[in-house]
Parts: sequence; structure tokens; C-alpha cells
Amino acid sequence: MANIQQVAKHAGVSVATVSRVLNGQNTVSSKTKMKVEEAIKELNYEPSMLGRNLRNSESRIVLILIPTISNPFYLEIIKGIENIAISHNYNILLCETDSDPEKENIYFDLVRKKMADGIISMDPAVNVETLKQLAEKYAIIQCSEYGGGIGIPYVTIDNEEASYRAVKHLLQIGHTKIALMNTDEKFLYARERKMGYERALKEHGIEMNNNYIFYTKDLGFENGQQAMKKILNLKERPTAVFAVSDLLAIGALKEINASGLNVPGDMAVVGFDKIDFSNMTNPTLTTVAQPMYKMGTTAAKMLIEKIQGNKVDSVVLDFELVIRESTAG
Amino acid sequence: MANIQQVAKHAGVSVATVSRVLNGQNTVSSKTKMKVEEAIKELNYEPSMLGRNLRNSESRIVLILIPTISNPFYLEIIKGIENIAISHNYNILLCETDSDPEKENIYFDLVRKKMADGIISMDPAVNVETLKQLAEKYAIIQCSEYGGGIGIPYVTIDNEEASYRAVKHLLQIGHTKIALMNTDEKFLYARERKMGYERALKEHGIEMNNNYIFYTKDLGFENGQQAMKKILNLKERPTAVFAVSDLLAIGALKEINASGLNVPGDMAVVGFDKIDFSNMTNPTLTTVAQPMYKMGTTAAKMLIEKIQGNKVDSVVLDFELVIRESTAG
DNA sequence: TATGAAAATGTAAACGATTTCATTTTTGAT
DNA sequence: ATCAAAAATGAAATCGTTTACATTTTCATA
Repeated sequence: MANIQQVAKHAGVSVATVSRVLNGQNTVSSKTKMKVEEAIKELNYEPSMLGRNLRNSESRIVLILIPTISNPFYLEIIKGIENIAISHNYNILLCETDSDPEKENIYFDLVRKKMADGIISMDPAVNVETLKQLAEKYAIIQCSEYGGGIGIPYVTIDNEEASYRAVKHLLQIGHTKIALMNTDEKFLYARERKMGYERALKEHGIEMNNNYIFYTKDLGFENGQQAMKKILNLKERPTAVFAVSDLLAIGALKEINASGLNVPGDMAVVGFDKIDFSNMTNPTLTTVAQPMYKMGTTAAKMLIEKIQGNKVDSVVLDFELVIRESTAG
Repeated sequence: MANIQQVAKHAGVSVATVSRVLNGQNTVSSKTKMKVEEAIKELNYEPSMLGRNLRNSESRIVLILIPTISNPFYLEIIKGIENIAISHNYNILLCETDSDPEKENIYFDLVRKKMADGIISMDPAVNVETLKQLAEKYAIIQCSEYGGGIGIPYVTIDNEEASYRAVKHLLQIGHTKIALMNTDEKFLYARERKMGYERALKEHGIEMNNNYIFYTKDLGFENGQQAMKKILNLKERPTAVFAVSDLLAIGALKEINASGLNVPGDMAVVGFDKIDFSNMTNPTLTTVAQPMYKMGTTAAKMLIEKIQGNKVDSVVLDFELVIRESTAG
């Protein structure tokens, strides 16, 4: 495999000149530029990123931390990140943490070892203390989920308001007994969405009923099924359920159908995220659309700014309530 | 940020010794080893991958080429690849090609530029000629989809047989008018699956009817809906449909439901891949289970072998027909 | 033609590790 | 105490770039 030395020799110039041609500097005469380009072609030369990266002290790789690749919610965000990254000559390393601090640490090590130039974290279970410490030395952005008040820039939506609007929609179409399917309140978004839920109820003069609040361990389909099973067994059964994730909602949908009940006739369902599949279910799912692609591009731009040493501010993006069949009663 | 020089000075030894400690070589006395480890701790030293990678002429990164991240089919495979990769100290770069030769080439460049040590390609639309050429110099494995006879090791299942068994199942439960929802036959797997379809029919004395064969541009949900719309409009409507991807099948399911027909009563449906969502639909989907995780681990092991310069043979893995509600009539 | 500024090119030092080969130190047997 | 073999350590080259600085060439002008 040819290196820059050989190209230089072959073209009868110095390596500096070759490098200049490579990097499109305009201080090279067109004659020599031609010679060099010819040599490059003849030797089939491809500059090595290894040498270049060492010299420039950068890896041109950014890390994306997600709890699991199985939740389609992240896919659109990733696409957004990727497009911006690529156009800035960065590549992305997708890191599935399983919300496991051990695995997480393997990935943190990558930036410590200069294998990566920065991190976009979407893992709500991330070790906040470690992240904070890391952020002092490295470029880090939080996306979608964030630890509040730890000084790391984030991009997100107004979860409280989004939840409020979702529940308000259920109230407006006549529901009063509305269950909440939430995750562990150690997550900020879970706390915020519960607050929105409560605010909407209060506004309609309804007291929050703790029997109607269910916590799931994860955001998966099965978790939704299990929680729904419990809800269906309540003596005073709710007529609507708001799940904080589409996967939960789809699990709920499945369970309701399986028990012979009708959606939205017997039970209205609202999800959260607007993943692709929320439109493929029967009935289609009413859900809160997060601007996922936009979140991705925004986070990526912020990260690149940060890598370049600039200060960046957090961003709160708009959401949208998408009303579909599962509440169209 | 401390480097190996500073650690050496701080510990009062040479860089060679520090490097030896770093790499766990046993030629270092325990006294000096202690000194070095102390220095490392005190200086908060983390060895730079940039230096190491240049010296070792490797990036410890492998590329995964997939047409789109939106098809969950790839997720399990990726997990398999990732686990093996991580345990061998490799990291994976997920590359979405959109089946676009231009984008593809960007990623090929990464290995030419030594940014990556090898490629696992899952893109059926990959430019076979380029891939073949690349494979002469770099480590490449094909996974799931492969170009036949181009000498690049692959891991896959027996698509013809899998398709045969799926269709045979439909025949056995009494269907005779079976539609095939396929993709473009430029893809090897599409041709193979059609052959299996034909063989099953023939075996039951049924002549293949071209009016029952539909081609979709992609493997997405919407493609399935559109194709199903056409199928439902046929004058002599089939009673079953075999789709070569779960996403297609789920699209079909949706369309059938929407038109007021019942699955499997009016129309049985069989998919392919056993993605997570095939179990979340209503009714659940009969499908051909590919051993995706195993495919991933196998491909990863093969690639690592290849990177190390060893010869590897192609592998054909087992599949399984999973019978669920959509054919349980 | 000589001159000086501007343009083009070259030299050599980084970047941060690993490793070969040479050298020093330790060890154990005599 | 001596010595050879074994063990531990170090010096310096190397991986392949980029770039600051020095040097040479070009070219318009006097």
C-alpha cells in the first residue's frame, strides 16, 4: 500500500507538497499539482486516516449512546445525527448500553482513549455523575433525555406540556377515568409526563387516582401488555390509557384486543413518540409526535460546535399531538 | 492530557517499559510495574488509540453495511455482530447505504483509508463488482444477502427451502390460491424464494399463476399495503398471501383489516424474518424465523478471522417456520 | 539586468504509541 | 567471589500524516 512518501518520490516533490495537494491548499502551482495527482492515480494512493488522525489529534468519530437499538424511537434521531455528521466528515459509532453502567463505561473509555471526539447521549439511565465529570474534558450533548441541572447542553421537548396535551385530548372527548402507564420516576421525563397528566386532570376538576397509575420497568411491548392486563382487571376500569411510549401503547392495544374489547370503543389509547409502527397497528395509534429527525440534526450540530470548542445552548423543540383511530371514538 | 512519555518520566523508566506494562507483558519486574501503574494513576493517563492504531496499522473498527436502519430485521443481526466485535475489541460503524452506490462508496472509502479494518455487508443492492474488487485487498463478509459466485464468504439461510416450507404450510391447511409478494428479482433472495414458492405449488399439482405474483420496490410497510390493495382487487381473489418480508406482511395485514376482511378467515398471511413486531400485530403473524442473532455472531467471527488473514468458508444456517394466528384458520 | 516581494517548495519536527535490538542488571551455580 | 545465562530495561526506529519555518524560484518593476 502506497504512502505519502512514495507518492512524493514518484512525483519528484516533497511530502509537504503532496499533503498540500491532498488538502486542497492553493499554494501549489498547477504544474506540480498535476504531477502529484498523476502520481496519486498511478500508485493508487489513498491517504491513511491513521496517520492523519494522529497528527490532528482527532478521530472524526462521534458516539451515540442509546439504551437499546430495539426501540424504533431512536432510529429517526439517529438518521438526523448521521446526516449532519456525514456532511461534516464525522462517522458515528452506535453504542447500545442496555442501561448497564459497565457497558456504558466501555464506551466512555472510547472517548478517553481518543477513539471518539464526542458523545451524544440518549440514555436516560446514564450515570449522571460520570457524565458530568466527562463533560468537563470532552464534548458531550444530551438528546431527548437529560439529567437536569448538570450543565450539559441538551435538546428535548417540553415533556410536561406534551403529556398535558395528550391527556387533555382524552378529557375533551369525554373520558374521565384515564390510566397512566409510566416508567420509573427516576427518569426525569417520567416525572415530567406525570406532572402534565396531573395538571390536565386537575384542570378538569379530577383528582389524580394512584390506582390508575402503573409503572413499567422498561419501555417495551411486553411491559405494555403486562401493565394493560392489570388495568383491565381493575374493579373500576378506566376508559382510556395514556402510555408514555408507543411500544407500551402497542402492547396495551394487543392486550385489549386479546381480551375481546374494542379500541377506542371500550378503551381509548394514546402513545408517545410516533414511531413508524404506531401507524401500522390496528387501529392506528394516537400519539405525541416528537420531532425526532430534527432532534438528531440539532444534537449533531451542537456536538460539532462543542468539539470545535464553542459554547452551545440547550434547545427545546416543538411536539405535536397526532390524533388517529385509537382515540377517534 | 498525559502521554506515554510523561508517564515514563514520572515513573523514572523508559517508554518501552510503560508500553510493556500497558500491554501486560510479563517481562517487567513487579517493582517497576508498580511504579508505572502508580504513575499512570497519578497522571490520569489513558493510552491514545490514535498512536496505537497508527503504529499497529489497524483501526479496530468494522463496518456494517445495511440498506436501511428502519427495517428491524437487521437489529438482531447487528446485536450479534456487536457482541462478538466488542469481545474482540472491535467497534462497529453502522452504515446506512439507502442502496445508493454513492453513499456506499463513501463507506468503502473508509476501509480504503484505513479507517476501518473490514466490512460486513448486508446490502443486497450492493455494487457487486466494486465489492469483489475490494475483497481482494480487504476483509469482507456478506451476511444474509449475497452475490452468488463472486468468491466472498457469506452467511445465509437456504432461502429456496424456507420459501418452499412456508408455501407448503399454506397448501397443507387447504389453500390453493396463494399470492406471492416479492421484491425485484435482481436480488438473489427474491429469485430463490420465488423458486421455493413454485416448487411447493408444483408439488401440489398447481401451476404458477403470474397474476398472483406481485413485485414491490422495497421491503417496507407501505409497499405491502399497496401490493395488498392490488391483490384484493383481483377478480379471482387468492385466499392466502406469502410475503417475503414481515414488513410487507404487516402492511398487507393492515390493508386486509382496513377493507373489512378477516385474517386468517378470508385471507391467510405469511411473512418472513420474524422481526419483533410480527408478534405485536393483531393477529400475530406466521413467519419464517431467520436465526438473526446467530447470523450476526457468525458473520462477525468470520470477519475477524479474515482480518487476521485466515481463510474462511461460507455458512448456511437453519431457519424455522413459526406458525401463529395469521394462518391458524 | 538587478532587485525585492510574492509564490512555490522543501526540511524536519511533531502526533503517541509499539517493538527490535542492544545493553544492563539480576540470578543461581560453581 | 566469579561467571554465564536469564531477566529486565532502554534507545531509537517506525507507523503516515500535517505544518511551522526555512529556502528556493518566479516575476514584475526599476
